[in-house]
Amino acid sequence: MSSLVEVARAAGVAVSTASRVLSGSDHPISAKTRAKVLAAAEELDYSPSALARAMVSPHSRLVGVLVSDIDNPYFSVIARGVDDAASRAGYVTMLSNVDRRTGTEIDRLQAMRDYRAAGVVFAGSGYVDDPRTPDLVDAVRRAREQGVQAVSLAVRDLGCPSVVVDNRAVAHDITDHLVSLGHRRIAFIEGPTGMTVTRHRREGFLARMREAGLADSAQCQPGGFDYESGHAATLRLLARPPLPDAVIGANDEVAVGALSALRQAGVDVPGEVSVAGMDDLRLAEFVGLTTVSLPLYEMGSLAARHIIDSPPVPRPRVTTSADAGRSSGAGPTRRGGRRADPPGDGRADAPADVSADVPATTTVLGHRLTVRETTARRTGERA
Amino acid sequence: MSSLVEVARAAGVAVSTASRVLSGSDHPISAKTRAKVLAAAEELDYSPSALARAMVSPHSRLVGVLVSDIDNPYFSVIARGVDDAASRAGYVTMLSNVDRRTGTEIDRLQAMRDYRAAGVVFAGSGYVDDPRTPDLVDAVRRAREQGVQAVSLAVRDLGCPSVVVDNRAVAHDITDHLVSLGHRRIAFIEGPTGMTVTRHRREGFLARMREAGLADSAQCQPGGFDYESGHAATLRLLARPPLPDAVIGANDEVAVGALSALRQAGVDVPGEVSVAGMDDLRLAEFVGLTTVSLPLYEMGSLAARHIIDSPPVPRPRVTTSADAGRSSGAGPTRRGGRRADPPGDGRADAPADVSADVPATTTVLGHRLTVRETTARRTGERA
DNA sequence: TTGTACGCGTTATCAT
DNA sequence: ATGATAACGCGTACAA
Repeated sequence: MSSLVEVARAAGVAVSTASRVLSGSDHPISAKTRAKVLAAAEELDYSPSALARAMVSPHSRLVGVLVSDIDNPYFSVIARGVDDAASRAGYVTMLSNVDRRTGTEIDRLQAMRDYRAAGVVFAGSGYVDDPRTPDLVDAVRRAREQGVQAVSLAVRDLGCPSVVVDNRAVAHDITDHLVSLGHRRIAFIEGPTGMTVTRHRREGFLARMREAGLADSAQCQPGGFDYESGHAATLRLLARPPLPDAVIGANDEVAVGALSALRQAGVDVPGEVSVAGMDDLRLAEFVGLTTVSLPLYEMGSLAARHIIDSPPVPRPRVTTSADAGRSSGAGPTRRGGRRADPPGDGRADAPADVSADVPATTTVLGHRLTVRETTARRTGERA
Repeated sequence: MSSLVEVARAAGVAVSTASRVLSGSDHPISAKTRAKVLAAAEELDYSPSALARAMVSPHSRLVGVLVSDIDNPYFSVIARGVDDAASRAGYVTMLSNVDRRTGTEIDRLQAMRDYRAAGVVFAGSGYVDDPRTPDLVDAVRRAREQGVQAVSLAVRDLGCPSVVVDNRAVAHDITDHLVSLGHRRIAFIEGPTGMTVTRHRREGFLARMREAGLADSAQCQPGGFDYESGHAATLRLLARPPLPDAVIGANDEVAVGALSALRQAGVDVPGEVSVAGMDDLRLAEFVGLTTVSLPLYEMGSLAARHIIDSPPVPRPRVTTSADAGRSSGAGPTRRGGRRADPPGDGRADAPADVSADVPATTTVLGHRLTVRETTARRTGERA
């Protein structure tokens, strides 16, 4: 190791000079001095402390991403998008798995806040009527007041910007495709109970079925987001004939679970029954699944770029000399001290929330149908 | 936000007192004072700066993990293991994708070192005869000298401890299984050219074939680690009959690619040809693939725990007043100073490399065969 | 039990 | 073009 002072000493210059050279400042430096500093840094294996750097700036060059489970391809693609954008900008990505627990989300957000992250990306969907949502919203608000940005990748109303897809439309479109293939009796295997995305996708499915006058032949099965859920739900379908013309999984993995269950039961897919999913993860390609492609990678990178490109709220530094030190009452107290409650709104001169008052923007990214005929084909009886 | 001084001021105590309360010190504190401080902290939404904390300790509570691509289930499981262990211990995980590029590995290691990470986990395999390996080894050495631990999850000789599986044995075992099933002509689709793991797995395959006196009917196809590679390699196999009795993929995804190609070509699997893989990722379960289970999650968590549990090399703090400042030569040198040079070792008093001289330990974790008869069965002609 | 003061490594500000 | 120094927020010897 070795610090700036050691490098400066070895180079025979002042720390400020060494700093200017090594931090790529645009301050003019003589070529000779620059060379000396560079040489000394090399010699001493100087490694700038990002910690110390972050202490004198509004925030660190760390971006966090909160996923339900990184070992779920839906989230790993997002994480990849975040990290690519972060790395490109010289940032480092922090990752935390929260297992869909709001409490854990709050904890991990706090941990990242402790590191003065530039921002945190919330990758997962929330639950409808989650009792802890207010706590999370509060945690997000406080983080933002401190200069830690937040971006949600799901429709969640966290009081922060969001980059999302229209999950109703996603489900609507895949349903539309199956209907256009001539399928009438369509079963929908839902996602995890209570999740917002589950609700949206079901609504999209039902909406399209209604529009097609097929409300009566629409069938929703409780499910989940994993293979086992899809498999189990399909077994239930198999146990109560007649079979539907098509099965839609709440996501690709569920669809694959359905596919397996059907084929294991000797059902011809796509001959007798069509199967389709949503998300278009790699898995979908492997099994030739008709699905809907989501811009997950882009959502991640876009969120990260939003965080990185946001001009940091410059935290006012204390004005040097004079009354700096011990003016116990007047000086620094101004920050959080006089919190003159404005009527109604709880955050009058709350520090550093320049953007907290503008309505959180929502960016909706597009999706597209991806047809792979291995699992979904035109129905025989109705061309 | 709000800092310790502000909390202390609000509570009417000294910063040290506030610190003792808020940082969970065992220093005795009167109940009343403690309560006051806690209340003030709550009121001011105090968030301890992990940055400042890390500055006064030997390292931060950040652990890094370097993966080739987080959107590859092999690595995402590892990352999950790392993060679980890290989170449990109050650490935060840093993640970087390096796309199998040694240069990028060096860069990202450096970035994590800048944050004074407690340690960095190298999840990916290296290349045989990689010209940049010496640079990486050097970077690892310097990081370790600074107190940033390193752990490799592949046989790589980075000069750091490693937690690995025996990939020769892995390939040997899956080959053994197919041989015991009666298969004679077995094709092996290799991993990416030049990777160490690729070599090891091929060696394991060939070794078992030799032992079985089947060296002549062993067939190696160039491949990769992804679906497309497996698919393409299998198309080549199909183009040059006769077909082998069985196909082994260098990993599960390759095996699934092979499986698809075979079935698309009308070949009955496992009737005519058996297919097997290695790793046992979720995918293998979906398609019912016979494979070898690897303790990837455990490797990740074990590596993280190794880092976290390692006693930090206590960086000697300067002894207050007196000669503190400018004793350019004597002072800090004491750190690694009296290290009784082992003869032949060229780095006498390199600072803080207490463990650099003990031979890097290698922990080999076990694996086990996982049989799923959907893709591999006893050959018809030879029971 | 509590308070005082210093240092961690960096950047920014203010001289020179 | 370069140097000196005050912050940033924290933990911790040391003093009281």
